[in-house]
Amino acid sequence: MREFATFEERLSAWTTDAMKSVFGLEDCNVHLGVSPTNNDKFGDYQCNAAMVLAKPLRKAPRQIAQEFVDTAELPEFVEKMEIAGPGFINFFLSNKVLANHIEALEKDPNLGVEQVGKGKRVVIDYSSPNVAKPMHIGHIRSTVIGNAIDRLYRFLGYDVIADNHLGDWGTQFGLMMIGYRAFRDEESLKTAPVEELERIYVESYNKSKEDDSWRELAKSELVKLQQGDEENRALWEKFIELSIEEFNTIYDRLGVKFDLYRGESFYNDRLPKIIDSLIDKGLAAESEGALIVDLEEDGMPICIVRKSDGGYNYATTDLATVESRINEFDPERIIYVTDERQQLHFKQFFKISEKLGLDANLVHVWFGLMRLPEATFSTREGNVIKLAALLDEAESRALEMVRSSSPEMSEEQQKDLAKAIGIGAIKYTDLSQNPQSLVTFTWEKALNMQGNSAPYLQYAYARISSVYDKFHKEYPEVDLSKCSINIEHDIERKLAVKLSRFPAAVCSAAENYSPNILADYLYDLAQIYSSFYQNVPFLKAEEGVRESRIRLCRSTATTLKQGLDLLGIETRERI
RNA sequence: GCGCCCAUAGUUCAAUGGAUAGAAUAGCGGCCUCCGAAGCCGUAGAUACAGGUUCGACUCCUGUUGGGCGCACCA
Repeated sequence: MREFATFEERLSAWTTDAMKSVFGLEDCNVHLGVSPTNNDKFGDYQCNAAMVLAKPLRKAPRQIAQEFVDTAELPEFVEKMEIAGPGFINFFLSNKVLANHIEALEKDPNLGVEQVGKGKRVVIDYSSPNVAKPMHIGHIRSTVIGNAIDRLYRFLGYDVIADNHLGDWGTQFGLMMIGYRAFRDEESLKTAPVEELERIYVESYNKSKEDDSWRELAKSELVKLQQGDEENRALWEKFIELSIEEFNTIYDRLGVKFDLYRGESFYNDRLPKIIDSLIDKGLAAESEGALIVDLEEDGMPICIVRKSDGGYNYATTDLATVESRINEFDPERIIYVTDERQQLHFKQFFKISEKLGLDANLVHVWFGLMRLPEATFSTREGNVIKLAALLDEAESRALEMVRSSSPEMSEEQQKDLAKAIGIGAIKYTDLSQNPQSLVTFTWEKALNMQGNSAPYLQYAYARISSVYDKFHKEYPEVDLSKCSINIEHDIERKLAVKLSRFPAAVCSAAENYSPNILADYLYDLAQIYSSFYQNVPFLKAEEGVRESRIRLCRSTATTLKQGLDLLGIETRERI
């Protein structure tokens, strides 16, 4: 049992107990907790229980609220409660309590949230590009959203295993092999290896459509590979090595790290066993030469687990992967981050896993497709935008901005800053909206650096850092931790309330697999801070007020930095 | 045909069934003699349509329209 990290949790626990005891509700399942208010005239937290209980108690909501307020004894951290509107009970925290809370947050910004996942392990499967194909803008969502979830769960104390489930096995390798031998260009292979591999594949694929013998050759080379032929095996390994090397340069730029790069091939040996157990349990049946699992009674179409040519497919590999992960890691949860097109596939193989008795909590986090304004992009259409090109463009646009606004910086500093800003802008664009919405890619949107964007947050952070430095230069002898925080001004209180809700925002973002909840929170926080910054003096305030406000600044800076870090967005002290 | 997802200011996005639907951008009007104007302050502008459930609906249910995606050997 952990300490309650947030006022919301503490207060909810209290209202739930108090409601039950005041009205004698022993086994009542309705929600009696509180939620944050969205307007400070209604206090800091509101409870809707009086309205919810009106029917079962056969009393008017306001009467219930009145009885509750008259009877229940307030916990010490709440200043007062009030009845409002149809029967809301509003709770007000005192400025003193808020100030103490901010002080506590400064000492321990996690405030207990790292206890949430203590002792629990979770596997997160994300990014997962295909070998021998350059990453394009369609890969950015899985990578960036998956990585944010990864960071959030680590922050909550989970033991996270980030696994990049590469597409490194499949029928395309037959075409790749013979294409490589026939069409490769050594020069391009050195300068842009993966792009060249893709070109080889496309050329080989096109040839196979017109040339039957070519297709036959591909098939036989594939069989040789699968049977462990040394030469083909070496070539295949080379494709993987070249691909991973190139993926890693992108991951480095994005600040993404994996614990494992286990491609589909890793699970190859386990496929026959999975089929055996499906058959043993009577789950699989022959149909039109293929082996299928009938899911009709579960309201789903059939699922092929072995093709009529005897080969295995995606579903088989995924089942073997689950089994392997359970045996090796015993995770509390396995999270898959992919696009929405795979929803049916995941539902099917989750169901089959369950039927097989594979005991794991499987979660499919899906996100909306990325499209181009004209149409869906595809390799064959040739309208893909390479991920590397997107990152280059972001950094160069950011560099332009940095050069004009910070000409005094060294070239090296400018480039470092442009990287933080450019990459941050791209990530933030994806992370600040609901993952499930369908996204139409535009350069303008992806590289947004104004308004609700990463640079806005980074700018707020840099301004605070600068204020903080100035304070230390002017008052080197002051020990801030000995100065108290006093909340008097409205905007100070607003800022303090927002700061106190950071742990709740983090927990909510993680629980809902929605980094945009955290992004929203941070943007709100930065807006409140900017308003604070513009409207009240701090360096120029009188002694006492000055130190208190500087501490609020520092707390804001810590929170912004921590929050942005959880989204994988870098901060700099100078912009 | 069956199934999944989506529809909110001109545009791009928010809103665990809660109180007056929030931002950004574009528009209009202000603010650098003052802690960093990548900023701040003000102004105007929206829940596709029709029913229903509820004390209360952008949110849940039904239907309609308009988009995206998936449904037997690609992953």
